[in-house]
Amino acid sequence: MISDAEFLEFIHKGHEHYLTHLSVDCVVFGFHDNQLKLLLTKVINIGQWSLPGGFIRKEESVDMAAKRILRERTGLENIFLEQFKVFGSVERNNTPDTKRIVQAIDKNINEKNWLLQRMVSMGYYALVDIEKVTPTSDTLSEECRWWDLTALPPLLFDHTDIVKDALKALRRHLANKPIGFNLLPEKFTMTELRRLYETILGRPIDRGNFEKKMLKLGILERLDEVKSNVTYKAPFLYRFNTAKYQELLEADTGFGF
Amino acid sequence: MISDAEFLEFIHKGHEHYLTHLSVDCVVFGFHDNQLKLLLTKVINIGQWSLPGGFIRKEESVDMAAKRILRERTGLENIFLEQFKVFGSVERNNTPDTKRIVQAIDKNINEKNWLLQRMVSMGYYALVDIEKVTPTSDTLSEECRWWDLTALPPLLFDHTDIVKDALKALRRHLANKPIGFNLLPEKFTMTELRRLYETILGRPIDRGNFEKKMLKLGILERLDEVKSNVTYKAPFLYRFNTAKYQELLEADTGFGF
DNA sequence: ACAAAAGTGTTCACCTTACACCCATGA
DNA sequence: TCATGGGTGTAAGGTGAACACTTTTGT
Repeated sequence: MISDAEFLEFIHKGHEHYLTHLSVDCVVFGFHDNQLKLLLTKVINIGQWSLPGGFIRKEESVDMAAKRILRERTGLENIFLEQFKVFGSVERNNTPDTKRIVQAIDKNINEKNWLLQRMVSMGYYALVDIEKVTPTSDTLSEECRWWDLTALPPLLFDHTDIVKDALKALRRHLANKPIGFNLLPEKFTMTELRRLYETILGRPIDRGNFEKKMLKLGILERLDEVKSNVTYKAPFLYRFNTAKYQELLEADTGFGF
Repeated sequence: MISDAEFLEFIHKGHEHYLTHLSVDCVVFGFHDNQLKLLLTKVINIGQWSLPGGFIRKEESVDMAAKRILRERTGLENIFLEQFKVFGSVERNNTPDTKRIVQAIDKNINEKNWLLQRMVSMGYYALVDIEKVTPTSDTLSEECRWWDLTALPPLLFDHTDIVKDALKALRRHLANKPIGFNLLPEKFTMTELRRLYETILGRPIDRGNFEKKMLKLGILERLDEVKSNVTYKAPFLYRFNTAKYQELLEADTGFGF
């Protein structure tokens, strides 16, 4: 969270550094305990929860802005990030909340202030390893933490819709491209990978068939190690073969579940 | 094409009516003679060809803006239109062309003029029946006509890349959803539909297998009529069953070729 | 009769799906 | 030894690709 003086500067001079009418909202998925988590920030002055978001600096591309915003919230570089939809309805941020956020600092704020304008938002979604993330608040938020995807609080503006669309996009993506590289630790068991798929798709997947399919893709390397301290047969550990993974990401060959 | 006075008004007052830093570019595919065509507009003052595009009025959504722009260029309502990507690099419209377009009218134009700013463009693609279109120029163009997709002229800014990405998105879409509703006349033969698919995908498709697959989708109705005046066996005519077509569009079940 | 393209059927390879069987481990 | 989950195999059904055969029409 920033000081009042800094926030005033941001309100009144922000339009000199950022593109007006444009924002970026990030749907950040994390995976833990066989559950999908979502990273949310609590908006200052109104206490409403929202997607981590931000604006686009005049000297950075939209993709770079999304990466920066995510880096600032999570501490992570090289995040898997995908622009999935534009949210451009007229009324999406025309709510009392918009004014309340800035009026808490400056009651006489001009109606033409850039922060009170209509915002067209670029929706991005990201997949991260929850263990590697240090949730950090930003300029406009006083708290940043993980929420269970199945028990989200009411969200700012149309952010609930954005989350729904992001999940759809994620599932569509999962059916066509390998995913998991960013949500799991470096070494993992086949079951851990399968649980991830089951959680994202919301349905069980046959164990044997999943294993065969994943192995045939050729993006996994079986290690000599096995997971220890388990009360059952020790499973092999795998890791992604980054080179082949990239190949498959770029190819347009789908594989469906 | 508009008068100099109108253009001056647009240059100097446009930012009051349109969202700054935002534009819409439309990749309009048409189908004729087993070839994909692209609708292009010739930019005033510089003679460069470009995608039909425009800006977003403050009182319309981004989707509505795209529809309006397309309606103005083609005369068509209810066009199949899909937002496929955002083009947001810093330098994409930072070229001498940008200045030349406006300086032809006003040599002393302010560098901070909204038209000279960095533009983030929302890429849309559309599929239309070429017979129903009346290409019409707009504010910033002096000509509007169809081009053969395989022989495009050099295009403004990054528009060549936008076209490439649109074609990729179209092919991806074609593999997952029924398409054709908007590119063919109401009644068509199975071969006409197949030619459309072959043209978009850029490769031949087995006749028998295509027919079986399309019919199994259940979105086609075979009519009692046949095509006449052909020098071979008269083929059946089909039309789309709009209701089932919509169902399939909304379902997430893919069908791949 | 012939050329051309429609309409239809058959075969084969492959993939998905469901499910079964045995194995290794710690309690 | 038993419960638990890992590793692997197999049979059934479906799908796509390739291709062949017959039909219809105008010339």
